Amino acid sequence: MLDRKFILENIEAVKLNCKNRNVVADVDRFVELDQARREKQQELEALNRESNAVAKQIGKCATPEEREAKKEEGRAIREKLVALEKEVKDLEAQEDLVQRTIPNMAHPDSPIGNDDGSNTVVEYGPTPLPKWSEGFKPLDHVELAEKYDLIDFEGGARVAGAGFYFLKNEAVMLELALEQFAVNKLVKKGFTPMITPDVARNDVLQGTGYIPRGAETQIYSIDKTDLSLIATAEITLGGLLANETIDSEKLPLKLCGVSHCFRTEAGAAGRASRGLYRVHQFSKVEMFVFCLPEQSESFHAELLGIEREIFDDLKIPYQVVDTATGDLGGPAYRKFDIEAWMPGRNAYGEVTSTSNCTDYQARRLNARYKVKGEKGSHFVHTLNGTAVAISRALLSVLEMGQQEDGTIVMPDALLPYLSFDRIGPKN
RNA sequence: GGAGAGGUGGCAGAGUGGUCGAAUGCGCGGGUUUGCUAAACCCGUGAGCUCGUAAGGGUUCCGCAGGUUCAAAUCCUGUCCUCUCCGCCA
Repeated sequence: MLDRKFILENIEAVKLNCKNRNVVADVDRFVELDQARREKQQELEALNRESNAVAKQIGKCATPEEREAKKEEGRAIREKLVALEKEVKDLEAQEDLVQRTIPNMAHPDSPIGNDDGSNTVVEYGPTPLPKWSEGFKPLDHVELAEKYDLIDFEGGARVAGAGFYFLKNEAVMLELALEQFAVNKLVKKGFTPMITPDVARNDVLQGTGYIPRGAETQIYSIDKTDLSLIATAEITLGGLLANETIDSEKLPLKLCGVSHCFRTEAGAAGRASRGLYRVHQFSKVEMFVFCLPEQSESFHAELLGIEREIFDDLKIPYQVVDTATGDLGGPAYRKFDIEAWMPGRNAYGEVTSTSNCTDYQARRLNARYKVKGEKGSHFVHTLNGTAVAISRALLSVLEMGQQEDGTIVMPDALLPYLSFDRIGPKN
């Protein structure tokens, strides 16, 4: 959420931001509701004051008659109080609903545009695009997986439906190697490694900006509980500080979470979805940072730098994209994606995403920090970034590693975690 | 899954219907004393919202949500969490 006062003091800027982000939010309605709510709140507080005063007098009444009279007075106030409380609550709920639809402000440098067509490429990775000889047709990862018995899509579909799969043989080792590679790197960079729950309470989902139920939801919910399968460890890691006030000295908190991720991909039918590219379940190593407001921009650069380093190490060509305002989603102030070159699609495809959510996510989560010796508390800033989304990284490694002799060479960076350096025909 | 116990301020820990935003201790901040340090002593010390230029005021908050009552940390219901014991189990 955006700060209530900020909205009221920057109505025009907030409206323009909604327009740039292609989000429909009724800012005027919010202002009206806030005004009305505050007036009612004042009334309520006045009445409360009265009620408290009467209640206090009763304790000191000398005679039973006096007491009864005061009680009657109290009862009358209470009746009014109940009605007024309901009014205030209703207004609050309405106001909150509108406030939640207002997206975060965008970074002044974020490209302005309605959709991903306005995303701008800001740089390319150092690994060159593959140069195969004339006439060599690279296989895509589905064909490679078939050839070397690495992934069982049919089995996955039989057991759990389309979009699920079994990894087999070297693909299993590759998943584990990618995880270890990423986690080891992050630990060296001061991140605390965590394996998180794969489910979370729905209020944690909402706090991090995910909508657990509804027609458009990306989220699988678990029947008869208020739990959902997580779409990313961002949810569980973000929830870690929900309703907490942390000492500023303990910040920044750099966390790296390993989890499974589940996505319904509702409405994604027909979109590029062959093979591992768009699946209902995958594993992911995610970075998450809680920090002071003045630190968030530099941490955002750090997260992007780590993502680049990982794909540099894996020898995968990529481009870095500065996400346009219309494609940012609700919580991000700024977002960079890495799009890896995928020979099978003959195109770049998103493999990581890192967002600076400033205090937007923290406000919903109610994650605060306190500076020793200072009055009050403030909202932390939160950032998240993909270290490795295994499914897509695996796809990239397989497709990029293929040689003209048909074998698939593993990147050096993974060799410490693998018992083979090449995938080829089985004996 | 069964049986109990409990969730109070940064921490520990009192408080079982009104005088409780909450004793006391520790911690923390400031001060006095002191050659320095320590000790001792004194004063102060939660957060949210809101009114006010400010000083300051009001209101809400004792896990969370409801209920009873003129009045709830305190009584009732539900719920979440923690701990102990038993059972089951990778």
